[in-house]
Amino acid sequence: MTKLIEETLHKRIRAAGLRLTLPRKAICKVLAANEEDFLTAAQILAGATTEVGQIDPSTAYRALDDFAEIGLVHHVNLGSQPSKWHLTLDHDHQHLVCETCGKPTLVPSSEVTAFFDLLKDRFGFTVNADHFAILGQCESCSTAAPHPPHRATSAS
Amino acid sequence: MTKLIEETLHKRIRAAGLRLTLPRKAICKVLAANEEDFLTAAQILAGATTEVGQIDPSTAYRALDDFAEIGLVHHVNLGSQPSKWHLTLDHDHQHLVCETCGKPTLVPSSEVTAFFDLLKDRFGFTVNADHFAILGQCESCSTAAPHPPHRATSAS
DNA sequence: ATCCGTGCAAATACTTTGCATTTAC
DNA sequence: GTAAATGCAAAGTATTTGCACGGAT
Repeated sequence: MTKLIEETLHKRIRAAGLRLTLPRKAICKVLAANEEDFLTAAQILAGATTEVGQIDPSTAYRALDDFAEIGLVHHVNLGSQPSKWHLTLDHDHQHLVCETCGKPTLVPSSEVTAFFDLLKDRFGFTVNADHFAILGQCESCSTAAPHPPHRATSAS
Repeated sequence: MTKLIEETLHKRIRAAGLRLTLPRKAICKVLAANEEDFLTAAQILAGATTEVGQIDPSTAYRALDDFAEIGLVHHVNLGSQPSKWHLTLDHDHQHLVCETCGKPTLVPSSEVTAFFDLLKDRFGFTVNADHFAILGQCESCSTAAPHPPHRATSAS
């Protein structure tokens, strides 16, 4: 069903008045195939290059920026240097990103709205859920590693 | 009382077996004077340069890395390209960072522990509170700007 | 006296930009 | 046919590294 996602992306690109080129199709394919993941520009570029021939980095960056502008993807900075991109088709969950293995744990939005509401009511702060990702250790990594890279409880 | 903070930093640097040099003192001064803020390496460098004479960027980066290693500061990536640093002496609050004005809103840790516990219990995910910062709009910016740069409610 | 920290210069990683050519529409 | 997208090359920004000298302990 990643094929279905691709179709949706294609339609939204066309609907936004953007042109559906070969590099863009390849990028859509990579994004659709990694629906739940946060991918670096390098990963997306590598995947897209495998699909069709050579694609220039600048083309990938420009396409991803365009996609972000029409709300297809979000561009987020998690601890690491290279920023990451991920699809936004699924609007019903938030991400907890593991600092060890990089995998996102999905949390239904219903679980976090109470917390966001609290921040709004008590501190007047409106959370930008699009840029929301919490870093830490996922279940398997925290049981596997007795000494996580960073302490996990204290505040800053 | 930023003087007191400086003293504390100096002691912790010495206690960790690091040497207390002029550039490091200057950096401590800047950090202490901006206790609550998230500063870029460039801001810290500029401030430190004002204190004492010219300091090399590599020196600042190395000092900040050393400070992070002994737990004096945290190195975080918020949406923007240049990453930021902030003091960790105060361990009793979390940060909500405004994407418009950059100012952090401080939230007592007691307000968030329930949420962190929920993530742990329901999803087995241990939050790294050191790298915890939520992006959004602070109270004054959200009232001032009718159209915030990003939508603020939906999830991703 | 020792060895850690510094400055300098060069290198690297990631991303952006200008411009001529190509291509989707 | 026309405007938008691409590829290339070059520049830009943020950060890191190697090495010889200088200064803190």
